[in-house]
Amino acid sequence: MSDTKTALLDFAEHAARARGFDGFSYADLAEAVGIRKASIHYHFPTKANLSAALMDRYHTVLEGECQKIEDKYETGSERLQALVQLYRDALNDGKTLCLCVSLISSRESLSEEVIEKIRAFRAMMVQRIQSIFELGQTDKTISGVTNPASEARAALALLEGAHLTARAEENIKTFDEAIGILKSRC
Amino acid sequence: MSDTKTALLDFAEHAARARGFDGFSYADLAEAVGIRKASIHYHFPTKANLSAALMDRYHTVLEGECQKIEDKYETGSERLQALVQLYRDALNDGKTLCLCVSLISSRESLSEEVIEKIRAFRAMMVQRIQSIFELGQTDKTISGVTNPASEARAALALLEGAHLTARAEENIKTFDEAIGILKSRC
DNA sequence: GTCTATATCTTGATAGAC
DNA sequence: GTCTATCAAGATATAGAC
Repeated sequence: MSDTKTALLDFAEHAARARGFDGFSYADLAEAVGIRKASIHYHFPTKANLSAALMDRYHTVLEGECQKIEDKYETGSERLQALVQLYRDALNDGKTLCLCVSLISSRESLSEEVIEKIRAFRAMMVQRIQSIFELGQTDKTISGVTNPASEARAALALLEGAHLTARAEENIKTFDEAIGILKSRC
Repeated sequence: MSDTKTALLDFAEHAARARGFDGFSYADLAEAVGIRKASIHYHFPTKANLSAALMDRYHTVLEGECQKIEDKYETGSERLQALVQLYRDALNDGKTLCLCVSLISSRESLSEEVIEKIRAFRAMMVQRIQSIFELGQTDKTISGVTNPASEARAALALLEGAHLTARAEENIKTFDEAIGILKSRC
């Protein structure tokens, strides 16, 4: 992939996560990357196309990060804490949301293709988190686990909701406060 | 307040919750309410002004709903379940988010005044939820409460995150799944 | 691959008549 | 209070030269 295309994706992801899908334009992208806005259409013919590429890359990167966590840590507790840290880092001190959270709010502006990619991303994350809770239940490093599947869905909702909280206040401390209930079980 | 103004607020709230703050325009409002878009400026000179009015009304209405719950139910458990139901109803089968969730994602498009109103709304809700957990701890109808303040922040994050989940899938069942972890303690 | 130039549409907002 | 008419700015997207 060309440098320009990567730069476009990098800035578009940041902009989408900071301002929402309807909150950035090709003009913003052009200025940030240093080319004319017409040139962007060479790389991404439409904005729907761009958003699909964003979700594809986000899915791949996050799945890779989850894999890294599994490779690095042995216990359920350690993996859960690493996952929380992953989301915490993604916040950028309360300035950016998770891409899929940011896109969902603009749901009606999105193509059906992108909505499907958001669904797929969330399903992947729930599956990964569920396996962490299953491990934590088996190795007894996470307390009070009765239903790993519903724990996983609740954990993802909590992480995303805590993102919103921190974004509202633009203060990462509120993320930690909301997530404390999860960490206290590790 | 005039009928027209109420109709404008009604549709604007629905639109903001369904499509985000950047996802609806004065033209949409005009068509929905049946007046010309220039006429809207008589009621709300600017969109920032309109969004402030939306948050004011939302704050008042939700605070009233919380009060109704306190008046109607005696135990912490009942009040918590009623609150969950309140958020569940607000979802409209996965078609609309909580207003403040929807606005936060478009944070950079908002006036500082509205951001402050969002903060105030959230603080009010956290306070209300905290008092529910305090009661549930005292009357022993909610299990496992150790820190009502952090429980409250986690619960609000979970409710908002569960909203996003259901919105992503446009399926209220995913709300119930994510929130199950909370209801199981009642 | 990137450019200039342009098309077409939509945006929030204002002026002034009624 | 609502209207018509208009504005300037911004949006996505395309055509065609280099």
